[in-house]
Amino acid sequence: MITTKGRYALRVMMDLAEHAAESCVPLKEIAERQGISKKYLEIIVKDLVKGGLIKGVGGKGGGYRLVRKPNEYNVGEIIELAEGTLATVACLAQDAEACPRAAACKTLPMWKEADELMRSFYRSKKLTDLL
Amino acid sequence: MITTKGRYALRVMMDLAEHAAESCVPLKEIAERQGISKKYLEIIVKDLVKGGLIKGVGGKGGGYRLVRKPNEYNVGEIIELAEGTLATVACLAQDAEACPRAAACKTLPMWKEADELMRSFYRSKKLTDLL
DNA sequence: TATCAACCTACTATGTCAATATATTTTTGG
DNA sequence: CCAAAAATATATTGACATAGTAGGTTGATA
Repeated sequence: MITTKGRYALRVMMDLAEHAAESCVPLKEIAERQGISKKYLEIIVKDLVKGGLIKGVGGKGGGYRLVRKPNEYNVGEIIELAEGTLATVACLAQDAEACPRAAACKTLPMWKEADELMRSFYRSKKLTDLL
Repeated sequence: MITTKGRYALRVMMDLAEHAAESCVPLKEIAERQGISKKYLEIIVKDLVKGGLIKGVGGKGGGYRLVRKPNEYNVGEIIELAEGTLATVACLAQDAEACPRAAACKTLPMWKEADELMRSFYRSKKLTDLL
């Protein structure tokens, strides 16, 4: 299930996209507009910066801004970054240790299929499709 | 993410399907074959009984058995029952309280779309497809 | 009726989620 | 230059979920 981290990350990105005209949007404004704790958003936004999706500018008049054009983001990369993974089962997560049952596992192909289905679904959705 | 509950439930159902010839399969055998703690399986199997997918027969020579033919089960109903829900986001779970943002939520249609995609995917998979 | 197996209740460690609190660094407008 | 503003970093917390374990009771059947 997609948690608040992924959902809030998406809302932050949408907010930034809607205010892409301004060069910088301070987190305080986003938090107020979206009705989400600024402190909690700091954690989420940090991941977005680290993942290279947005840039943070400190100081007076600073804030965050997108590094690409709004229509050049897809939903998949945003929630995958915020959630860490969007794998259907633990053994398909990026950092998963190899499952000893993998070779004989009758269900693994189905999980892979489901994963591919979801991944391509979210990748096909552009950020601007949501605005 | 689908947890051990859902995954183990599926393996129990597959095991029962493979041994559908026997009238009853004791949980002890399933636990040994699948390499899963019998005690933990009891919890999972209880839900499957309560949900009407299998039947438990007590006493000597007892065990569990399917109530339908193996090819009449789909994967979706099994993991949905074991997991409680397979909703993509909390607000789309069966027992979710109404979200006040629902009317204005820009992302809700996408989550609903994703939910429908997953649900129909898992419903289209029959238990016997996995054997 | 003795046995086997389902069924029931309670408990526990570990981890994740969803934040909050406080302190520090960095940047830039005046 | 300096001070306000904003990002960034670290630590902690309560609540809940996950993944089991332990032990006892009921009930069917060979």
